[in-house]
Amino acid sequence: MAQKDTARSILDAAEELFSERGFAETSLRNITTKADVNLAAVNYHFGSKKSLIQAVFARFLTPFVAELDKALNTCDAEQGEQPADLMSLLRLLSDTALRSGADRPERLRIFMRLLGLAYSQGQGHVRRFLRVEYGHVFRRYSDLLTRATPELSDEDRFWRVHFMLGATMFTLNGVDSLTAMAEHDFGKPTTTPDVIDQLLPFLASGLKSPAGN
Amino acid sequence: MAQKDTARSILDAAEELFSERGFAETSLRNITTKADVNLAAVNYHFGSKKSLIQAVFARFLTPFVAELDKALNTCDAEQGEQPADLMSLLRLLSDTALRSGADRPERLRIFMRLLGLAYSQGQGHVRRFLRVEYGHVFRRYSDLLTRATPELSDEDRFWRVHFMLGATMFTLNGVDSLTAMAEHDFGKPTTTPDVIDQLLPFLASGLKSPAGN
DNA sequence: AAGTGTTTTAAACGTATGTTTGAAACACTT
DNA sequence: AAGTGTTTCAAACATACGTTTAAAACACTT
Repeated sequence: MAQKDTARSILDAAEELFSERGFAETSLRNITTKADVNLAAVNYHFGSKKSLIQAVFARFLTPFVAELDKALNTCDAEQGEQPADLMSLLRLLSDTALRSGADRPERLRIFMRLLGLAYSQGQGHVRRFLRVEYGHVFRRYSDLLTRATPELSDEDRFWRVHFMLGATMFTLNGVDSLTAMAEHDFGKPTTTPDVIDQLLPFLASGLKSPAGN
Repeated sequence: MAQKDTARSILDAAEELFSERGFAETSLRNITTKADVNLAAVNYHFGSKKSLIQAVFARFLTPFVAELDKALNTCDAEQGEQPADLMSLLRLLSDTALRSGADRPERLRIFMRLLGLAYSQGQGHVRRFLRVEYGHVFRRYSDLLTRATPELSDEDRFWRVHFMLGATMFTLNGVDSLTAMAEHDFGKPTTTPDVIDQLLPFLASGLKSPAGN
């Protein structure tokens, strides 16, 4: 019980602080102070700062990937031979992601910030960790995407999928600043699901855009 | 002469190291070692690490923004009342960016990585610096974008422009890894201009995508 | 060649970091 | 209640950082 509480407090504090200030800019002292635990607790429970970072990712990603895997199973079972269409696939992913942080709605935003940081900051160990640990599910999803866009060459699809990834990462990364700007400029409040509703058609149009010119 | 050489060496080394490892992860000792100058030279020539970071941005951005401003002038003069179309505007921006690092072609990639880092890492002072120093030109470009997409509501355009920004940033940010992957998977080599040729139609399609669903 | 302002150098300063330590506090079985 | 394994704690450790200093080296005018 005590173990669980301390480790959880550390993960909570680390998740929030990392997402706000980045990994290198967040010290273990920042984390343990916010979590109200002793400094040494991090190294006791997680071994090192690196392992703590990976644990933060694992806590979000493990249930998410499990849910995504399940969703892909039922998707496969339902459809038989006929492949799922693009928009449904995108919805499947975003719904799973949104549901995965169900306890607190800002969880997805926080996690996306972490993911963006991990990729743009040095943290190569995070990339390696993610690929080794969760790669197979993302490959599965990628195969479905391929079947949903048979008209594209592999090369075109490769690039466009990365364009989509970029738009998504960047947007959800800064979704709090962006929604604040949008609310300031246009009055009406915007939630993360609202933003995703705007994003998905953009992504689908881009992916299906006529090749060449 | 000696002054110029040392300061330039520092900027060169800093630019490269920052783009590879991030700002916080790059120490002044890393930089001065690579530049083969004394540690104190950074504080002597630039005052502080923060100012050095800003100087790295300024060295790329000042000529770029000047060229963009010029390009926008001739663009305005040519067209009179009739607004430039979307694809031309995108081309104008990418051409200016590509030409701006003409001395070395990988310069744009490096700079894009820096920009991405500055936004996803804490570096709020960089954001402030960029807005104060170069904001007006970007506002000018943004106005042209608005006139090129009169069918969009301000709100839709706001979001989609940010989607475009994200796709662009992410792509050019990691363009070296991506081109390496593409070359490995598809054989033929891909240059940054090639990637941009793929990217622009994607962006245009996304921005013009039918609203709603 | 002397003098003057600029640039470089080696060394040190103060501070902050991640990690380790050994004892104290705790929980839980016997 | 004693004993045992786990968890917490304050303190210290070693290291790395950005920055400052004061003297040396340099460039350039007079």
